[in-house]
Amino acid sequence: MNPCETCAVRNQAICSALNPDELGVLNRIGRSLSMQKGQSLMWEGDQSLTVANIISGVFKLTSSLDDGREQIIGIAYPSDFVGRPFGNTNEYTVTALTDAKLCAFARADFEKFTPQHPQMEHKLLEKTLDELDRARRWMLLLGRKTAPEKVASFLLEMSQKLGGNDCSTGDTALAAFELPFGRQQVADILGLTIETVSRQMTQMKKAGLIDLPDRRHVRILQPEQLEEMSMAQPV
Amino acid sequence: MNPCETCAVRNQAICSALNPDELGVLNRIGRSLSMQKGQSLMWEGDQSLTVANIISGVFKLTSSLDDGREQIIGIAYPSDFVGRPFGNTNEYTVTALTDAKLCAFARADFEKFTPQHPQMEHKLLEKTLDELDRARRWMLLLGRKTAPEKVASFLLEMSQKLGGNDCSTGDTALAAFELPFGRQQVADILGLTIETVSRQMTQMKKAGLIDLPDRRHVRILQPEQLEEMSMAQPV
DNA sequence: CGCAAAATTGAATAGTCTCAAATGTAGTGG
DNA sequence: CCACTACATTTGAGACTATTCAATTTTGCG
Repeated sequence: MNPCETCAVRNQAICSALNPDELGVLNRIGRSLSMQKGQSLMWEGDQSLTVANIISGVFKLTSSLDDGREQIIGIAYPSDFVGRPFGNTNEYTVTALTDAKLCAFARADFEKFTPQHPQMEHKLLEKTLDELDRARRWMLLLGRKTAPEKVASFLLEMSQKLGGNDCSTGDTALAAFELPFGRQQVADILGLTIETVSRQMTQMKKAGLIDLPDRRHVRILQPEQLEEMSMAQPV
Repeated sequence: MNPCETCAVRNQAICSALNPDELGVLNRIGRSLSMQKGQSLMWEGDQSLTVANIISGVFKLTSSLDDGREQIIGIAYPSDFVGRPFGNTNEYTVTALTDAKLCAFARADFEKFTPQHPQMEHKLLEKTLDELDRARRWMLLLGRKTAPEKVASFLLEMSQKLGGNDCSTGDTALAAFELPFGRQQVADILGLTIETVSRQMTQMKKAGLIDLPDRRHVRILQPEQLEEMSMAQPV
């Protein structure tokens, strides 16, 4: 049986554009890949040899300067596509933040498959356009927001991406979620130092905007005030 | 005669993937559009109704906060594609920095044309992937570089993009170019204030790294030292 | 329980911003 | 051609935010 049929991201990943027959062909050139927390799939500057769909786990995309300063320039979740098709070099490092599973392809194979399956390429285009919008929105944050605004924006984005509602109180939605990032990584996402992130978060806790049950968990108590603090655009 | 045949970006824009017949069809749904310096083609938050190829001129893509803080999140040159296909809203404002010419399409028409022309969609995908890489590289600059590093990086990028060599001296390549940006716009690209940009540039001039014949012109005198100052990755 | 790593807290510093003023530039009409 | 205006840029001084460096506390794990 084709393992794609039971794939957790069957309906979200770019392969959702394929019919069962096509999926069979794709499956023959792909291979399943398990990664451990902390492992890197590819490195900035390397030749682009592999592309992949994320089946489970969270990845960070990073770029760094010689002296070690690092910026997280993207976060990839299940059903996202990583790697650089149609280009020779990886412009960033891709690292697993949790244990993870991928569906990986040799770039050459992928690029041979793709021209015969324009619907899949279309899916990839849509995903890439979404990513571009997201990256550009983040540029506004990096270039123009203050530290409290950055942290508030980050927590809201995370709550939207990761947050199931915690309705234990029966109250209005209070998003609670587990961060897949340590403080240093949050700092690398926001273009701040770990100390500044820590200070902002404890201040928000003291102000009653959020709760921090432990260092990996966040609960948003005052979403409206957090929204206001984030300077989010009313879309 | 189909005006596409004499189009200045015929071989670089996404329509370069089309044969003359297909181009005729595309030409029928597109219309030529002239814009003046300062005019905006679309606004952040608006419905996405138009997409376009840039024929001539330079555009800025911007996003701003309520209080007026603005970030330039992209720059578009001739042969680039602007607008948001396959999505409902424009995530940013597109404004002409110079007088400009476009080849514009109603998004609906464009999206009807596209499925029958996967080679063109492929071109668009390649362009979008390039843009994404560029945006992410810029995120490293915005999040982690200092003011002098930012300005040096910017000047080098501009010299690469706009600079013909000025070989009047017969010497090694000294790139000279005209900035399509005022100082405030440079600040909006780099996530700095106009004053900081100004100070950095005069300092670089005093240090002999660059020359500033007038406020729109730059000549790079010491490319290696500028490179060093920019903390560019040795690719 | 004890250790190493992660996170927090504190104090001092540096870098960038803010506000204000001065200078330079391009364009206009006399 | 020049004076005048409006605007862009530069320069300066001071304030403030975020960083740096150092020390302490907390956390997770063997």
